[in-house]
Amino acid sequence: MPLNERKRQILRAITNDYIDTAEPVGSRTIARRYGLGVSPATIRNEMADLEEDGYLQQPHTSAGRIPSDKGYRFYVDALMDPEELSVEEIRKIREALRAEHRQMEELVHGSARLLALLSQYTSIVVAPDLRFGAIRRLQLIPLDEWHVLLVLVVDPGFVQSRIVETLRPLQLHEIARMNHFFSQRLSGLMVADIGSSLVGEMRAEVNDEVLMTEALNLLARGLRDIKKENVFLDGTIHLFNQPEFRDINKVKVLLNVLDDEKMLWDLLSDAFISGIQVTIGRENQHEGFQDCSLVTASYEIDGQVVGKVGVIGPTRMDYERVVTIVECIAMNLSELLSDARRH
Amino acid sequence: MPLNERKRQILRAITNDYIDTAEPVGSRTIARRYGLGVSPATIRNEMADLEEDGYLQQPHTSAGRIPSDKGYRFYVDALMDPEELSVEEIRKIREALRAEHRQMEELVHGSARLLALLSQYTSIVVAPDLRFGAIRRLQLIPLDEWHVLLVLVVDPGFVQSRIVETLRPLQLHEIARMNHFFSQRLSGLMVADIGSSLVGEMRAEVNDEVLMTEALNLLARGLRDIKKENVFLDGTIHLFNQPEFRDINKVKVLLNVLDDEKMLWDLLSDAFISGIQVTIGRENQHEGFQDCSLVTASYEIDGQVVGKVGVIGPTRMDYERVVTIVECIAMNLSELLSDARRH
DNA sequence: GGTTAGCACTCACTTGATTGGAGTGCTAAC
DNA sequence: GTTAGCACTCCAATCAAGTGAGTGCTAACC
Repeated sequence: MPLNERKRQILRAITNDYIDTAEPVGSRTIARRYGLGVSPATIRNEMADLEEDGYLQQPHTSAGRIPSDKGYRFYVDALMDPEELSVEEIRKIREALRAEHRQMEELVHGSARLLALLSQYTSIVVAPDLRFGAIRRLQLIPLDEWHVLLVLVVDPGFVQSRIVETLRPLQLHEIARMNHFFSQRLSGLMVADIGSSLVGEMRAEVNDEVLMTEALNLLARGLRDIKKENVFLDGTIHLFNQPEFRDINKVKVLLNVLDDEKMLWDLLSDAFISGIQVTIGRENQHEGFQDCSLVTASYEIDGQVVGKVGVIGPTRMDYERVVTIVECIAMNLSELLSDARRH
Repeated sequence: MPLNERKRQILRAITNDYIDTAEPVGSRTIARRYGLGVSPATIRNEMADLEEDGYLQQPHTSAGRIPSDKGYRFYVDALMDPEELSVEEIRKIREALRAEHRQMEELVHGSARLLALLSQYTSIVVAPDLRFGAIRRLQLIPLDEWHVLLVLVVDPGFVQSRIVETLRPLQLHEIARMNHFFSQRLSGLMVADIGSSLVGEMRAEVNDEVLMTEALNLLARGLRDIKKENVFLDGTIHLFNQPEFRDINKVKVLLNVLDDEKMLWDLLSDAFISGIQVTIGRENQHEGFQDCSLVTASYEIDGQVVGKVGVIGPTRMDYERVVTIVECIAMNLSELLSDARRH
């Protein structure tokens, strides 16, 4: 049952209109507002077919039609006409992001803010997992007799630090030796790589067993709770502008999901596929998320997918606009991150 | 018009009941539920007086009474009986906070989470302004030819770092000299103190004019955008459990305020008075906040007020419980922060 | 055979009237 | 000063009728 051209036009018209107005769309409206050159009765016949095929549904008998999940899916895959951003808009996005391009955490965080602002939906950004980036610098800064600050810088400039208590008081020159050693042996590796094999190797290489034990101990404890799930959320407030969330209980369920970093995480991380992805309504398994859609794109550093940006909204989402914006931000983010690496 | 004992009892009963049920309280309810030994009619007379004096108000003629802002004020100041926390509960709070007592940012953030969890309202915590804490460490870490990481550690262990671009490529030994110099001259000062007088002094002291210029430049740019308003919010979701926010528009207004760090900031910072503070309804000037109350307490490091913790809820808030919890968390936070300083 | 006008029908939503109940204020008696 | 009794007010829930948007079906049209 491939859809003929007129059915496609009608499905497109209904979807666009519903996205716009949030009201079920009737045959008269279509005939009047979108000049298809046929009468409401004809449209009614086509609509009945589309409903039979599962693309449309009716909230109740005497109401207009709204797209089903399948309808949206077809719309997204085949019907919609993604909005083009003007050069000016693209420039603005670029500028806005570039403003904080030195501090990587803020760049990522800023992407979330910008995405929410532009899309007027809730945005979500997963920051790169620092355990899988190349260590640029790993250094201890002495604080006092019993404490050091472990500073980790991961390409292209993500910084994390932890205060670690030492097992015994350390002399400055001991810390210096550790630092020298770290910079010799760890630069370019990944945190995830600092496994037991390397540890053994390091131990063999340095003659000061005691010092090495202490060093590795510090490292282990300092790196143990490096944040691995780093999810930024922004623009939750936009949820409240959607008529589908006028019911406070729906919002509550949704916010409960959004509040839980872990849930968010497996909402997004299912596949770090490169490119743009749209998940519609029930395609999403997650409880309480079945009236929502998710538009995500991955971003990369030097061709390697490291994170995702996305937008959450009702299934009745302005896909044409959102897809474009998400794509644009992911691209810019990739560029800025890759650029930063090169300097 | 000092309230006699019976009037106080009635006001207290009405307030407690209303806090509990969110329904206007009638004379019969009071007579039945709180054994004052008088009939509803008598209570009605007293209620009429209390309304005349502004302690109570009536949503409409044929409804029960609810406390006015003035009523709540009197309740908070003179009537309520703050809940005692059990030793067990206090221990739990202490433990929960101690779990992250090394990383100060997380300690502060954790306080917000805990406060929201325990109070079941929205919590807010203002972190110390790093510009006014004693510098424990200020150090540059070389990243590459053109970039260094400026790491700032402020007592008792707040860490911030910024990547700064250098004006010219720096040699490692130059950075080492800068670091030596920083640690000699800046330890114990406040960021806010690094003003022009000190700069002049430093310049005079070191003979390498070029290097110093570079160093001060780095410092200036790195410290310029140290976060000064650092506000943590948690438990916004609890707002939705309050019947007064069943109307989506009220929530929207409120969330708009809470979303704006700056607004939050001047909501709290009006006075860094030590001790607990309760702001009720219209006592709060802030637009859209006039149906809310705010219970805050300041916390200290070594006797010096550095920040605030607080709870936001409807004026119909469970003051007896909230006051106790806020107080307890502020106290524990103070202790942990001061402790950390001592080690 | 596809298209369309016409028409009966469905169903949510609005409006207005009715009712029940919770609560009050007032008065008169205790 | 306290209380029982009573008339009164007003909200909230319920119901019936009317309205209007939209449909499906049929029969006529091109």
